[in-house]
Amino acid sequence: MAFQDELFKSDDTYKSAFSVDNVIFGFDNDNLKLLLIKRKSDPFRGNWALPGDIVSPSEDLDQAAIRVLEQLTGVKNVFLEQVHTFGKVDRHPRGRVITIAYYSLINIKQVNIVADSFADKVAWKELRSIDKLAFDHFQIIQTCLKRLRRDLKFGPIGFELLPEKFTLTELQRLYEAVLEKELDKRNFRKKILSMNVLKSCHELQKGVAHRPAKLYSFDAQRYEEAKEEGYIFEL
Amino acid sequence: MAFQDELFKSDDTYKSAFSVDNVIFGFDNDNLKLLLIKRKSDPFRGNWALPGDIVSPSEDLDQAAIRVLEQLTGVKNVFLEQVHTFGKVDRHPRGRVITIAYYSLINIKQVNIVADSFADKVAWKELRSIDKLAFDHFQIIQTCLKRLRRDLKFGPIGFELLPEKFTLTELQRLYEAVLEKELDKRNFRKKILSMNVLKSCHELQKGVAHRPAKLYSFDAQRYEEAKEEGYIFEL
DNA sequence: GCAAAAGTGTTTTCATTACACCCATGT
DNA sequence: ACATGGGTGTAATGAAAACACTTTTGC
Repeated sequence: MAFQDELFKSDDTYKSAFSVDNVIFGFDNDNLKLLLIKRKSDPFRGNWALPGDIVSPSEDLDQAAIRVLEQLTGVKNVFLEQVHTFGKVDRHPRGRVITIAYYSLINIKQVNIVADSFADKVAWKELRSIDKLAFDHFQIIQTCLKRLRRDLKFGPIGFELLPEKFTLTELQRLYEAVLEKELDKRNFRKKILSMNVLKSCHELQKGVAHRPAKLYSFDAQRYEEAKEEGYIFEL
Repeated sequence: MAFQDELFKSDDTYKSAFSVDNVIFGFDNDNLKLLLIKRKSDPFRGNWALPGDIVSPSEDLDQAAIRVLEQLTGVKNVFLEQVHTFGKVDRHPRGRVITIAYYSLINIKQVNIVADSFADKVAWKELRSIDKLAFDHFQIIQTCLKRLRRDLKFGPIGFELLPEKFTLTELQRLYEAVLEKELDKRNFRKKILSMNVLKSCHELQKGVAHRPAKLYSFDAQRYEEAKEEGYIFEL
C-alpha cells in the first residue's frame, strides 16, 4: 500500500466518492422481483435505478447497505451480501464514484414500502421485465443474479425469500424461478427433506381448493449444528 | 442513488480514498506462496503487507490492480479477479480508505521481482508461515484464499500457477496444497484427463532420478469450445 | 540392484435421475 | 363428481471412492 497523507490534501484529485447499491430480491407469484426506485433528480431523472446511497465517511460499507435497505423497506435483519465493486472511470457522469454492490433477499410480504426522499416511486418489478436502468445498474443486477444462483445451490438461503412458514411446492417454485429450470417434484422433496434443515410446523395450508399442503419452516439451529460437523448443504 | 454534486465540494467530508490490494499466489516446492512487500514508510513501517496502491481518479479499478501487479513482477496477462471490498471505517489509521481486494495467480518461475518504491523488500512467503500483516491484510488473504479454493474446484485455473508444461503429479500437488487434502492419484488422473482440457506435449521430464513423467499443457481452446457446448469443469 | 516416482483397472458404493398413481380438499 | 395441487417409492444409471502392483529412469 503506497498510501500517503498528501493525497488527502488535494481538492481536485479527490473529486471522488463511493456508494453502495442494493439489489433487493423478492419472490411473489412464482416470480423473482426486484425493488427499484424511480429517480427524482438528475442524473438519470425519471429512470428506474437500484436503491443506493453515498457512503458516509463515518460509516462502514455494510452499515451503509443496511441503512439503504432499512430506510426503504423498514425491515431489519435481512440477508445481505456484498457482491462486487464497480469502478469504471466514467460510470457516473458527475465525477468519480465507485459503487459497492450488495444483494439482499427479503420476504416480499413483510415489506411496507416507505416513501423515499430520492425517489418518485418505489416498486417491485419482475426481474424478467427489466431492461434498462440508470448508470451501470443493469450490469450490476446481472452480476448479482449470477451470484444469487450460485449461492442458492450451495447454501440454505432460499428461505429468506419466503414467509416463515411455507410449503415444499412454494420452495420448489422458488428454486425453479431462480435457477430457471424445472425440477422433479419427488426428487426435490427427497433431497431437501434429507438435508434435515426443515422442520414441520405440524400445520396445514388453509382455504385452498385442493388437498392442503404441510407447512415447514427453516430450522436454522439444526443447520448450524450440522455445519459444525462438516455437513455441506447443496442442492 | 442519492448522489449530489455538493458532496464533492466539502474538503472535510471527503477525506477519503480507495485503494486496491493484490493477493498474489504462487506455487513452488509443493507450497502455496504469497508475494508480499515490507513497508518502507508509515503507517506500519517495517511490517509485511500486500502490494497495493491508491487508485488514481482516472484509472479503472481493474486497471489499478493490473498496474500494481505489473510494476512489481514485470509480468503481463496474469489471471486476476476481484474478490471483495473492505471498508471498515477504522481500517486505515490515516483516514477513510476502503480497499478493493483482488487475487491473482502467477507462475512463480516467471517472476523477476522488481524493486518497489514503497517497499524495502519484496518476497515470496509461504502461506502457512504468514501470521500478522499490516492493516487488515491478514483478513484479506483469508477471504481470498477461500475464494481461490472455490474457484479452483469449479474452473480450470490451477494451470495459471504452473509453468506452461507440467506433469500430472505437479498438478495434483497443487490441488492438494490449495484444497488442503490428499487426493487419490489414479482417481485424480482419470478425472482430469477425462475432462479433455489437457493436451500432451509428447515430451518427457528430463534429469529426474526416476521414471520421467509425461508433460502436459492446458488446452485453452478446447476448453472454450467445450464450455460453449455446456460443458462444466469441476474437480 | 536399489531408490523414487510414474503409470495403470476394476470393484464397490453412493447419489442422481427418470418415472405414474392415489389422496384430500373446495366448489 | 370433478378439478386442483399434495403426496409418495422403486429401478436404472452414472459418478466417486477405494484399492496395489508394474514400469522406467538415475545413481
